[in-house]
Amino acid sequence: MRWGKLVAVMTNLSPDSSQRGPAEHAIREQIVLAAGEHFSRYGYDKTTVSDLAGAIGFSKAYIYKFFNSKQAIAEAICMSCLDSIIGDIESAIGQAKTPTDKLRKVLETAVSNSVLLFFNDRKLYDIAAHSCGEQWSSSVAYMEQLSSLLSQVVIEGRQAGEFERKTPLDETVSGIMSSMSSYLRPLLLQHNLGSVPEGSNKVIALILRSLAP
Amino acid sequence: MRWGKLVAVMTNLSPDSSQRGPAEHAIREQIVLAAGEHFSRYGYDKTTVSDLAGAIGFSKAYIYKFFNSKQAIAEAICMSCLDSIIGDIESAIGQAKTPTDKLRKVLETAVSNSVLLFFNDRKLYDIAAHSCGEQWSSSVAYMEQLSSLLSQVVIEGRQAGEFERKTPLDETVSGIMSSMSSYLRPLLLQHNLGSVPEGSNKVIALILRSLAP
DNA sequence: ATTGTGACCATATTACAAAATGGTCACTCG
DNA sequence: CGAGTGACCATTTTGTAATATGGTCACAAT
Repeated sequence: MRWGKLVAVMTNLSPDSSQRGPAEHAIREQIVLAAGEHFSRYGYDKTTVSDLAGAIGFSKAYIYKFFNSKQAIAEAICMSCLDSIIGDIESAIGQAKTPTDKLRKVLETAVSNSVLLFFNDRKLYDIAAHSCGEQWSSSVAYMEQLSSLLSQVVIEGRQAGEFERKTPLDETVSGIMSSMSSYLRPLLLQHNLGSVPEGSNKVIALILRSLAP
Repeated sequence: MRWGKLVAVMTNLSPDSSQRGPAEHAIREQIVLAAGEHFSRYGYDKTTVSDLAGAIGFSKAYIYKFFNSKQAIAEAICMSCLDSIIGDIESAIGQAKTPTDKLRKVLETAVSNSVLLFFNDRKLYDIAAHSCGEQWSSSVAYMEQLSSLLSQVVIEGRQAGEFERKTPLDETVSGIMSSMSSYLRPLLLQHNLGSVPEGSNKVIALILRSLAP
């Protein structure tokens, strides 16, 4: 996870209930930047708001001019993490040729990216998992974006005659999401790491069979 | 969960590493019976081995003539819980007519039974979830039994011409297990209760589509 | 030999006071 | 008026000493 591009994501957020003060502001970016480093290194719990304030040379109270809560900061971090995964998935879609291949890539990329995050930035993964468990807007948005991407691919596949057309689109997509949930949702993936990629590939294969015309 | 039939299950266990002394013994049954009540009422952690000993009128040390550990007792309870679910599933298979129906019933019954256990015997559910997380033999056995039942149904469906025959049987079955895992494994189901039965039914429908000849 | 136990140990759990933390607000400074 | 903060409060978290628990074993009773 590179923290450079994180800031760019932040400033694009629609004003959330978790956000305060001016939407784009150098200080806001600094906060997120510092939080990214601290959360990643010491974890969410061991990082205090005062730490973050100190890191950017202001007092704790000033942080609260920009964020409603400590969790709101984590949510911003989390969203940027998940957005970065979405970015990867989009580029994977771009590279694949057939809809079948695209679908496979979407799911494989989502899973492998999450697993990667787990292993090489465990502390941030924990935040993502927590976010998923508490249904933060960040993880809800992630699932929606994923659904949306899947939807596009399925439509494309149907038009190309590669996928069956009887099942309602929504049902197809949400079926795919549900069947993959134990590999897609950070909170569940945690308990499933042992079965990646064998298990996840089997589910992907099953999904593709279910899409056969 | 009825604790009466639990004892019968216990005495049928193959001598496990978690079991000590005579395999069938009135005392062993009493221990399991008392443990069932205590664990269900107070939970695993709040029940001490001394409590169980006291409940049947013996000293703590005597318990360890029959079980290797406190966890071994929980495992026995857990296994009987899960066995009871397997029983329900088997009877559901008996009632359904077509393989398609049987498959649907197997999965629906497994899910609904777990959800029921969660809601009306939460403390025992927690033990099952823990068992799943720690890969106790009890929950491993449950998954294997479930796989085996699924396998039979799939074979039957293939012979009846209702299911496709190209995919290797093992892959079909393990694909089904993996895709349903977030609804089948107690540990994961916990975080998925909100999407039952909508989500689980969608996965089941997807699985059936994947089996179409 | 079988049934059963008290005493014992290392580890885990509890209880609770002290310290730290998330969060707010009146206030200062320029 | 906007940028920025110290002091403050309620709630958590932490440190730690006392207690309880899981588990063993030598031994007693029948």
